[in-house]
Amino acid sequence: MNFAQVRPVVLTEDHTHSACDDCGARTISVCSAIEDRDLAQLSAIAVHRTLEKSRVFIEEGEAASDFFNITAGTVKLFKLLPDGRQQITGFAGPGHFLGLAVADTYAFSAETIEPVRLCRFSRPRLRALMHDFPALETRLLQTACNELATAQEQMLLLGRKTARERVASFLLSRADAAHPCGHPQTELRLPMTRGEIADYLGLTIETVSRVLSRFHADGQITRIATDRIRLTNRAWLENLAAGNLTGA
Amino acid sequence: MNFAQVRPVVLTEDHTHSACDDCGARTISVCSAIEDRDLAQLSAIAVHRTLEKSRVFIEEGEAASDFFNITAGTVKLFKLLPDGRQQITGFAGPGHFLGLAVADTYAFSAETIEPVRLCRFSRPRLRALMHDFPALETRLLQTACNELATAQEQMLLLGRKTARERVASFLLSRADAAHPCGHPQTELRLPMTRGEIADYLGLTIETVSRVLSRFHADGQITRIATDRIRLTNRAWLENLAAGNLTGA
DNA sequence: CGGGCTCTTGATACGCCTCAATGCCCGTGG
DNA sequence: CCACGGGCATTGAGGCGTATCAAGAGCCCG
Repeated sequence: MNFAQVRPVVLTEDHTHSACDDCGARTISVCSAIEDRDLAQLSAIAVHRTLEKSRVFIEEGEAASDFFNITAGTVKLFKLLPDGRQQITGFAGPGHFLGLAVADTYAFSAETIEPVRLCRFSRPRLRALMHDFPALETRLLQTACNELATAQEQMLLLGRKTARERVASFLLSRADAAHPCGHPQTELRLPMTRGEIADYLGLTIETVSRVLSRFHADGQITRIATDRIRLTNRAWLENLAAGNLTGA
Repeated sequence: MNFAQVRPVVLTEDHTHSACDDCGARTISVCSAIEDRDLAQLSAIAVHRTLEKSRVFIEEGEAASDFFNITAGTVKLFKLLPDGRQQITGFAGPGHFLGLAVADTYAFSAETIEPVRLCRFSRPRLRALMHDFPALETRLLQTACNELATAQEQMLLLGRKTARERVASFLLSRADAAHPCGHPQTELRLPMTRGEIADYLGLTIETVSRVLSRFHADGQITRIATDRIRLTNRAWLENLAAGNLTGA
């Protein structure tokens, strides 16, 4: 079981990257709902920041004062039980929008798992902007629906899939996440630790490690490094992840 | 393992209940975003229907042509694996809005578990209505955010809670669902079978049954009937559900 | 070259699943 | 009114998959 390390949050202001124009996530994030000529208004209310690894910048239960948009790096979203059991509900990379809680408090915590750049919007200001640009609200609704579908898929994984099916599903989703619009990748990077993979899949570190070893021994994947994996038999993994290979 | 029974869908038109004015879900559903004076427009595009028990009216992967609003009864939302493993992602009662998929196909299936009344909106028509009434879109976004939070809570349950914690969480959520705005109920009804509870909690029928028997024997609950339960020790259940009673 | 980390691998334990039998409820028909 | 049958729920015995506990290996960095 992994206990969340909670370090003091020291956000470093970074006004050298304040323009939304050259934001890497510009076209893929919710900001794509804003026309180029109106971008200045979005830029005006956004505060860009840089966080180092292992920074908790959203804590479950705290007043939800801001929305965040990741522009570089990866964060984990998670919930904790009092005894330290952790469930990671998702990993958010560039373009991902955080803080979609309608309630007054955050429903989950968020922590960087590598250096991250993000931009922050205060709730009242973004709300005002939504009023001016209805397309922004439509885009947020789309985003929420997509996350809902992802969450349902994850419930199927957590509730009904075996350890091997979970790891296979995870590897494939990682491969697709790297190149969202391009061809499916055969090689992928894992910015998270085994413990984080385990907490995401509802397993233990040891089980994740064992399954990966088994996949490697069976020739379905190749371990380039502990955080680099090549999928040598993608079709087989897809079958396993979909629940078609009960025995194998 | 429970296999979904797929019966042919025979929707019965029911124009005797066509007015939104006296709809039981009027004030609690997304329709509350519409003013009374504009209700006629909503009523115009809604088609009211009655479905008997065990009707599949949304099938995962099919073209998402409609949205639904439950006005009476309960439905289960679920996903299936090829070999029949089922994960129920939620139960929807009066006021619940279905079909929030932004994609062209439904991400899950839906089946009535008791007689149900619902109203149906075609996607293009509701989209047009959203354009006329921005408050409707705002309301849908709120709904989606709430469901997202619920889904994350369920992921924590499926990934990290023990069987007893899952059942306790379920009983409490049922008690609250019955009276959303009122005082917490001590007595609750379970319209679903043990199999459906199991498929919702990521357990088996037998485990659900055993845990309920154990709770009863320990005096934490009273079984009035197989589908009626009284919570005799709510505080204890809440502690267990929250993960505070590791040993007990 | 040592310290601390994560990852891997092995031996064992345990919680939940599987398989199987029995009980309960209720509708149906003699 | 009671016998019968089917579905669902309960209960028991045993097995399996994953967790737990423990040790060692690889790696980074000082």
